[in-house]
Amino acid sequence: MLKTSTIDIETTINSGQVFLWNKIKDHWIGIDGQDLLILNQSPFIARSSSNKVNNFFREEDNLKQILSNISRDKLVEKAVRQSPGLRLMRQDPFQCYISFICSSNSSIQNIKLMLENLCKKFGNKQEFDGYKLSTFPKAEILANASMKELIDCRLGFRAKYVKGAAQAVNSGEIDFTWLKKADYHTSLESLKKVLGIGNKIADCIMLFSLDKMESFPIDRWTQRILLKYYKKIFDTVTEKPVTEKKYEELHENIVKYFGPYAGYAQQFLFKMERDLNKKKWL
DNA sequence: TCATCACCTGGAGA
DNA sequence: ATCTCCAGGTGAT
Repeated sequence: MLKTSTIDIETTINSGQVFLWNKIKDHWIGIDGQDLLILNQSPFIARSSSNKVNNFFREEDNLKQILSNISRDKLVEKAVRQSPGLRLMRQDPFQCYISFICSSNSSIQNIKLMLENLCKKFGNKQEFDGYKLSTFPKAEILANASMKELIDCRLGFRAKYVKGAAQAVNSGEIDFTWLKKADYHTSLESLKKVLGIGNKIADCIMLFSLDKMESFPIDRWTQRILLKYYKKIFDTVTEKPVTEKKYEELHENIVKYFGPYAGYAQQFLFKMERDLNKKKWL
């Protein structure tokens, strides 16, 4: 048995990685692809409706080594001290992919709403532990959904991206098993061919579902963090939007500085800065 | 390669 | 009430 008790479920869920989770009394229930998951903090219990908890919290990572590695940076060290139980989750790739396409120019609350609508309309109803929830829709279903149905889910301009992205998966053009094995840059280029996916969204998908731990999503918050605390180290960052070219050279320097587990560093820093600004989570 | 701009929608603040 | 602005970006020009 792993030392899972060091995982802080609430902190982890409320760190912007996942959207389809709800707290009911003292435990959390969430949707991960075709599975429903129930998590309880103490005693620590993680159960899946499919009876396989797919190392959802990346239990096989050598956390001690990773944390000590990224904590060479003093601010990361502080962020880790602040949320020692924060973990990266390994999500269902298709759900993660659609989720972050929906995240474009939207808020966490709104993203959650869109995804819940998709589940209700296109998912399969499932009962687990007395809870009735719809799973996340399969690629084939979304690929064949009508634009009206997608618009009705309040996706807005993202509706066409979601449909196209689902079609890419359904046709085999995007193959998550293959992307998991591919290296960071191959995977990145492949994902960016899908309309609606740029560097930031690709990084989120790769970090949260494709085991690319050097992914370091740079969004408004991360940019703010780099500008506020790392102006000296990453001197190309300004308050202006990060262009594609800048994003890529910035990423290279970030990996040089934070190391191959830069994604972990990003997650702790992101959590710290959002909490500091009292931003709402789920 | 870079700078602008539009984009669905819902919620917060003026 | 009504308006404006913004929210974990991206694509088209």
